[in-house]
Amino acid sequence: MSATPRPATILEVARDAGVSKTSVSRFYSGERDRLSQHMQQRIAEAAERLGYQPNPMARGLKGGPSGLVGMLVADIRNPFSVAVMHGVEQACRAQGLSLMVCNTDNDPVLERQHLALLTSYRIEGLIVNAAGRHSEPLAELASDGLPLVLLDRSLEGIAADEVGLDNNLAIDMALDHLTEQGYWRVLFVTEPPTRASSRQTRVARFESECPERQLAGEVLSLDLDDTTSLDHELSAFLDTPDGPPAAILCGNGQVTLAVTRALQTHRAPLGDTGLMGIDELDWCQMVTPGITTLAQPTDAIGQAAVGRLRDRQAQPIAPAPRHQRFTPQLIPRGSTRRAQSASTTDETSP
Amino acid sequence: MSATPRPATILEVARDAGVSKTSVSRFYSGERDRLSQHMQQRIAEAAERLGYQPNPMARGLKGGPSGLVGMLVADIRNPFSVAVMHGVEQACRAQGLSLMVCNTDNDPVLERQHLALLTSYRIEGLIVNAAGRHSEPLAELASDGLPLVLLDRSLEGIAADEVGLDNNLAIDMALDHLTEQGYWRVLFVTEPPTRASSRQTRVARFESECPERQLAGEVLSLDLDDTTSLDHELSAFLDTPDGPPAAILCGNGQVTLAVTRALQTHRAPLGDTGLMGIDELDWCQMVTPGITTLAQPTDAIGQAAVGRLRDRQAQPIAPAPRHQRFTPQLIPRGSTRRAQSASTTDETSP
DNA sequence: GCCTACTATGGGAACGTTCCCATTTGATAT
DNA sequence: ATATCAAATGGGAACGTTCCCATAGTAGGC
Repeated sequence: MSATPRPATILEVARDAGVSKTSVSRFYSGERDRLSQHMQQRIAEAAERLGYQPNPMARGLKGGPSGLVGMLVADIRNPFSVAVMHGVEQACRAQGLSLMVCNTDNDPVLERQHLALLTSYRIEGLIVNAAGRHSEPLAELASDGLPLVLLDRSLEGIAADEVGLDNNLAIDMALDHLTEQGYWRVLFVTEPPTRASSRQTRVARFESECPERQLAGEVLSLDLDDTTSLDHELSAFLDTPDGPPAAILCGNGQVTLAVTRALQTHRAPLGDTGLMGIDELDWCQMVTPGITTLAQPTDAIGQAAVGRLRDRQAQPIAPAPRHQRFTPQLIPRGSTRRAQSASTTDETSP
Repeated sequence: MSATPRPATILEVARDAGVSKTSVSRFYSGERDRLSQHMQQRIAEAAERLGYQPNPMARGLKGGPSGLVGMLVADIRNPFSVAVMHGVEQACRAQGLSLMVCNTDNDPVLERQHLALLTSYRIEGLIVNAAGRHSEPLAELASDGLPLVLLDRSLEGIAADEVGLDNNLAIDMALDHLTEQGYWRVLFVTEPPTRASSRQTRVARFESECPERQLAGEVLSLDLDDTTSLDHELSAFLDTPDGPPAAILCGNGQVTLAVTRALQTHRAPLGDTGLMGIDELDWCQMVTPGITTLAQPTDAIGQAAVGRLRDRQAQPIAPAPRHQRFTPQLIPRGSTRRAQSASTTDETSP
């Protein structure tokens, strides 16, 4: 009911404290050491009295540091993205930065819009899980000197820091594990790799490594909404009369979900048919006999992204782009255990 | 490498178009109809040429509408929250509003901080999935006239619009279903209800409805991180020698996850022991024999929240708070089917 | 005792908008 | 013709900061 009591301004604080607005401004802009002890106290008291809070609008207008970091997420419903975002948040908090997150829903148009919004709020850095494989506006921002970190993807024509999984290593680990367990035919299922560089890397490594290991590799790339053709393709792969034991490797969590669903309608018992996924998910340990996964260190990835941002902000002249690749953790479960398909639950990682 | 080309200002556009800045301002503030056709075209052309984009900082400074909506999420890792958020996003987009999301991680201190950030950016409305059961700063904002919508929770001492599940109906539907399936002992597992009103409502309804239906109800409230005592309590409930068939009802998705895990280490076959959860999750259909859930219409809830916000913005004088309660959808699966525990997969809802 | 230098402060001009209040023009009513 | 009014436009003062450039004092060096 009360009429909005206009928040106190710097001028009012100054008046109340009997000092100049410049001093108050200094007090709030991290230049406190230039102020006498006495002055600092007066200002602090006045500000307290009036409930003063600096207005970031006015601040941003003049061009001071905004303390804002932007983040663009391609798909907020992907648990991996959320997990990384959580790491980013924590790191920002620790650094005293505020985070503004936008979801692009894998839509370049939305990406462009959100980008405009974020830049108009004078963000000091941007963490991007991009929607496509190149982005004109992003390239522009990067060349304008905005600290930029690419998450889990690289972008054509942009030389920015990159943070993500070591995709080659991940594929190697997966194939090592699968062959150790005695699977010699592997189907790699992925969402369309043209839309994300990390997918492309994984596919490429898979294709080059299978021959090395003398296992029969096959790649299936499709849109996950298209359950019919997933079903169809899986049948084709599994119903091969009698080849060597076969396994399916899923390129990310969403794929693992879709494939697991499909396998269930197929009534193909897990373990007998091998199943392994990149990305650890809540439920992987609960689908009997447990689904083997490669877990990404999501928190670390998020924190590293903010770290890169800080590095760049600290450097007056932009350093060479740095790529930071993380090692996944293998969590073996029943879905890649052939012999004793009897055992029910799993052994979670130590 | 190029020196940041300072974005064009309204003044430059005005000069380029040979008109006054006021006219350009009008062009961008939704007062185009006050401008002649000719003028509109000149401005549009000049703006295009210069790549002009209004600076929201400057705008916000003077006090114009910001087109910004804030959202406070208590736990970004809860899929329910994310799903609702997705609905909110879509609705905002449709309305031409920008959304700024902050995660409070259930921490009132963080909530306070983010609130300060959001208000300092002059948001026009706030959608809150609050961290606690009362909030001084939120109450203040509400009484200052900021359009406020409470998501899935109500807050003591705040008369704001509320949007969420019809919790009473949900409990009734759950109990109806369970009794129909022949379970006559039910354990309701919930996270601490003191921290969220919706949990409290559910518990209260559960406690009042069980006697009505002559079934033996019991409430277990605990912190989900405490797996030991969950295990312990579940044992106590299930190992009762020979009472009537027993079922567990989970208060939300996180609980369903924890309980399902616990039941698996217990090796209690689902269906035999009934299991039912509020909130539909990706994996519920995949844990054999499928977990029965009450799905919340998350998209609709998110969209409704934005709708309420708009209503309030439209009204010059604040209307009476309106509560909007949604009906859950029952998705029956094997975990609440007693007789034929043989069947493997589920029948997903039509 | 004077010049230099440095510290602690303050005054005013930006920053890019919006909004109030003119001013100009042409039309309509008397 | 003159008064009245609306429609179309423009000029300038805010909005709350930061930052550049003074201006006082206070030491130190010769």
